[in-house]
Amino acid sequence: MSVQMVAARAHENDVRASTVVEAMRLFAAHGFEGTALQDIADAVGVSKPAVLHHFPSKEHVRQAVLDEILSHWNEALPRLLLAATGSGDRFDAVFGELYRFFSNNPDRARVVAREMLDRPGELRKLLRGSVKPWLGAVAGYIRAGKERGLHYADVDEEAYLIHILLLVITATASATVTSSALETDPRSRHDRYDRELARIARASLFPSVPAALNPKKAAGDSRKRKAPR
Amino acid sequence: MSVQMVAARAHENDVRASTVVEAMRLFAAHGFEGTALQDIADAVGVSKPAVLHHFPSKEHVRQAVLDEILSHWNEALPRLLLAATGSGDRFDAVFGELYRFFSNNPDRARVVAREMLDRPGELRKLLRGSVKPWLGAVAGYIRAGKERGLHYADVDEEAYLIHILLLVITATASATVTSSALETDPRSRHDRYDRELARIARASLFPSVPAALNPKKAAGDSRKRKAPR
DNA sequence: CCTACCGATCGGTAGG
DNA sequence: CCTACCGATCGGTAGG
Repeated sequence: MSVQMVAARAHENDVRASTVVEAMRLFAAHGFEGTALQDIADAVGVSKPAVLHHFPSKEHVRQAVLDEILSHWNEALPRLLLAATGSGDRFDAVFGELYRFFSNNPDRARVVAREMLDRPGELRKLLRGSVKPWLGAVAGYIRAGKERGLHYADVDEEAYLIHILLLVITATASATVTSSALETDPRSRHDRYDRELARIARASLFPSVPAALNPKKAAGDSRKRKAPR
Repeated sequence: MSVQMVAARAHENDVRASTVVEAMRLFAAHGFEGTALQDIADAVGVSKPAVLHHFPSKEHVRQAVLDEILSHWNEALPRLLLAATGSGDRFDAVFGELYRFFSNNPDRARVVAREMLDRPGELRKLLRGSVKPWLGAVAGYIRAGKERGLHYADVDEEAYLIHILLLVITATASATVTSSALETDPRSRHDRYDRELARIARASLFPSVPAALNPKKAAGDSRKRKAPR
């Protein structure tokens, strides 16, 4: 392979990779319909036909963006399942992995949220193949925890996980709206909503929040509760 | 006013009103960018210039759709606040009103969800003026309930309500995705996810779910819990 | 990978 | 002169 060929291959991969990066950013911000191929080409710094040289059509660019997200999800999957089996704060570990997956790159959440609205059927297939295994496994752990009396007996594991997943996606996708809608201090807003998000997920699963998982509050008197029966 | 004038006025209102109806449906399904003025005109059954006679621009159609949603929200507001002050199952009453507002017309949820993604800044202003008052009032009731020991002491009222609002919007907006993603029986799916949604909202607010609110399960032994301390 | 284009369709507006 | 529209077409841009 000549030096020129290697350089060309490297350049080709650069254009391809940065097209996916820029397209994800643009699709997240303006949607698929709201993004022109020219916008992507401009962001990458090449011509529109150059983009269409790497991807047969705009639809292929979309698929590459979704594949990129899916690939990172499958990469995070082992960590997610490992977190579920590990001892200790398993809930915080799993929720943390899930939350970080989207909050580390909110564009992922925005693209997925848009796909939910634009093409529910296509996203359904994608979820069946990629989210269902994770969901089934984690649901199994919740079911086991239920039998040990750790969780509410009336939790619908799959529905619970779907709702929490949706909540994490929506919260990270719309962080700018939710936070600045009411908050004036930019520093406090993020922690506030993140903490409440985790609290909702935890408190709707565990009848009693272990004090160890909630170091911010005093253990005993902070939570008043009626005795059962 | 002549018969002809009355007829013309009525027709004018018909076109205007049904334009808003059809535009909301199309914007919900395909987004603002994904909907052509011609699509709206076709759905109404008039020409494209006819639509532009009633609305100076496509942007005005969008604003009319948002105004329609906002108007129904303001119409539902008294019921929402009344539900919060009433005796008995106040939580179920408020949550029910909120849930019905979107589930009765899922296109409202989809349009709002799209606005969150497309124009977070504009939606922020809209929320400030229209959701904040409701939010402040209901947050006040939660604060009062906290002092009476009804709720978790570490609930962030505003953040909790925003997340629940987002969850209701997302769940109703993506009902087709969430339900059919895992479920095969089309009858069971809706109730399942709706029930779990309400359960999450309730259980993350009330340390102990009153048996009266959960008739599906036996009262005493269905929920095993550690004694606090 | 570029310039130079295509059939079509975009939002919006002309004269009648 | 008004209204509520029409058929045709405007300048630009879409994907290809």
